[in-house]
Order: sequence, then C-alpha cells, then structure tokens
Amino acid sequence: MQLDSFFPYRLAVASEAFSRNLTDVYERELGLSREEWRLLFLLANAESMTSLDLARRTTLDKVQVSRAAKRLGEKGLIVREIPDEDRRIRVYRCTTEGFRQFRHLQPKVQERANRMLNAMSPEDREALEQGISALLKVAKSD
Amino acid sequence: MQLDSFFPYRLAVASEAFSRNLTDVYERELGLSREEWRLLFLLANAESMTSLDLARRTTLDKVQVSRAAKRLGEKGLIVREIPDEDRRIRVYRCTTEGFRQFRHLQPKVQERANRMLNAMSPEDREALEQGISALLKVAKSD
DNA sequence: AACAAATCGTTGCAGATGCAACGATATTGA
DNA sequence: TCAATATCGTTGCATCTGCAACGATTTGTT
Repeated sequence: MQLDSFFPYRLAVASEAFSRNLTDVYERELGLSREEWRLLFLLANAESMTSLDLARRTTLDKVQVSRAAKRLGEKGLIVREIPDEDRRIRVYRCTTEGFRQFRHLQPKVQERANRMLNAMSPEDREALEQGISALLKVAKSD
Repeated sequence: MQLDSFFPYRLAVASEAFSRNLTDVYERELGLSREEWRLLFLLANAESMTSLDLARRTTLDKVQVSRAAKRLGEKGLIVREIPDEDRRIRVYRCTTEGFRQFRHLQPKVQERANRMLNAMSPEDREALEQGISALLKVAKSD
C-alpha cells in the first residue's frame, strides 16, 4: 500500500489544497484567518449569534470563537454585546463595515472555488458533491 | 447562502472529521502526530528516503520533515544517516522496531477508515473516490 | 585554486493552538 | 436565603507552527 493511494491521505491533501487556495483570497484581501472568515460568513447571514451558536455551526471550540471574534472586533468587522438576560453570554453581530467587506469578498472566494470546481467534469463534480455529503453524514456522528 | 451549504466548508469539515478519527488511533497507540505517521508510512514501504523525497511525497515542508523525523528518531522508529556522497543530505530508514510498530498499527488505522467508508453505500463510496481523485488533479496544480 | 552562489537541514523567534484553570454569572437545591 | 454546582468566556501556559536566518556543504565560475 502506497501513501498516495491511501484514501484518508488523498482526502486530506485534496481538502488542504482546496482550502489553501481559498485562504489565499481572504488572507490577502482582508488579513482574515479561516476561523475569522467562518465567523464573518455566519454573522453576515444572520441578525446576530451567540458564541455557542457560532461554535456549533463552525466546528470551532469556544476558545477559537473567542479569539477569532476578538480579532474580528479589532478589525471593526463585528461587535460584541452582553445581553442583560444573561451576562455570561456574548452576542455578536456584523458591523456595516463587516457586511460591506463580506459582500465584497464573498464573490471572490466563490469565484475561486468555482474556478477549481469548473475545471472538473460535471460528472466528477456531481460525484464529489454526492461523496462529500455522504461522508459528512457518517463522519460527523462517529 | 448558508455556511453549511458552502462546498469548501463542507469539504473541510468532512476531511477534518475523518482525519481526527484516524489520528485518534495512532495518537493513542503510539503517540504519533499526523506528520510522524505519514513519514513512518512512507519509510515502512521503502528501503530508504531522503528528506526531499519525504517532503515531496507528504506535502510537508522541510522544517516539518526535519522535526517529525527528529521525533520519530527519538522514539526509536527510524534512523538518520548522512551519506558520504553529499553530506548536506539526510537519509532516513525504518528501524526493526519501526517496521514492527507500523505493521501493528496500519491495519488498525485502515480498519478505522473502513469502518467509516463501509457506513456509506457502495455508490456513495465510489462517488467519493471519483470526486476526490478529480479534485486532486485540479487543486494540486493550481 | 578560490571565491561566489546554490542547496540542504536545523534553529530562533514570533505568532498560533489546545488545554486546563480561572473569574464572572446563573441555576439549583437544601 | 445562601451555599453548592453548572455554565460561559477569557487567560496562562506549554506546545506547535511557519518563516526567515543561519551554518555546513556542494556546485559553479573565473
């Protein structure tokens, strides 16, 4: 058995290569890490979210959320609020600037992703989508 | 557009989940990182390899190879040699213990991978294999 | 031969990461 | 009520990581 034919390895390499390609975009344009990008993505599409919501929906733990949110705050892209109902919790929302930057950036990221996906045949693309969906179901629970 | 339906995100989540599952095995059994596991994998299937060979075939850079190899050496799983032809280069090879541990560990890792893959339907599994192969081709070069 | 440039591996350092401990707040139960 | 317990976010710390710089060695040039 060769490493290059070991499926888990191939999956990891493909995913890393794809991811790095996208990271290039928001890293260079806005200086965002992948974690920050994920939070901005969620917050740009929601009125507001708590840390726990963010953690659940990004597969980040609370420390990562806390730090990524802190940096996004320092960049003026999101703001943090402490609700009176429960002062342990933090509620985040996009700033106007955050929305603006996201609207500017998202199409570029999408375009970069599409560039790679469009380099594949429609059949391969569909297979990939189907395979990843199926894998998500079985790998998540385990 | 929701984050959960954004393909790059789904790919990353699936890959991370899969990878973490396998890491559990060689992390717990031998205290190996993913980098170390990759090097051991290559060296257990080759007579010997140089740092450059290892780097090329693992998508690790030379620093990662150097550090992972150092740790594998400290664990007695591989040895390092400096060839007389070119004393800048390092040549690595598995120790008897390295081969032994790999033969012991590899089936367990494979089994864990198979457990997840077998939880998928044959069609999904095939689609996944096809999709990842195609993705590797386009994402690597870019 | 001798010096400049290139190659290779390692190390130092700054920043990132994961984990446990902590402080603040809220909930529970006696 | 109030003390014990649980929840949430942040911080400290040890470790890991990526990058540039470095020393050792080899190659190329004159």
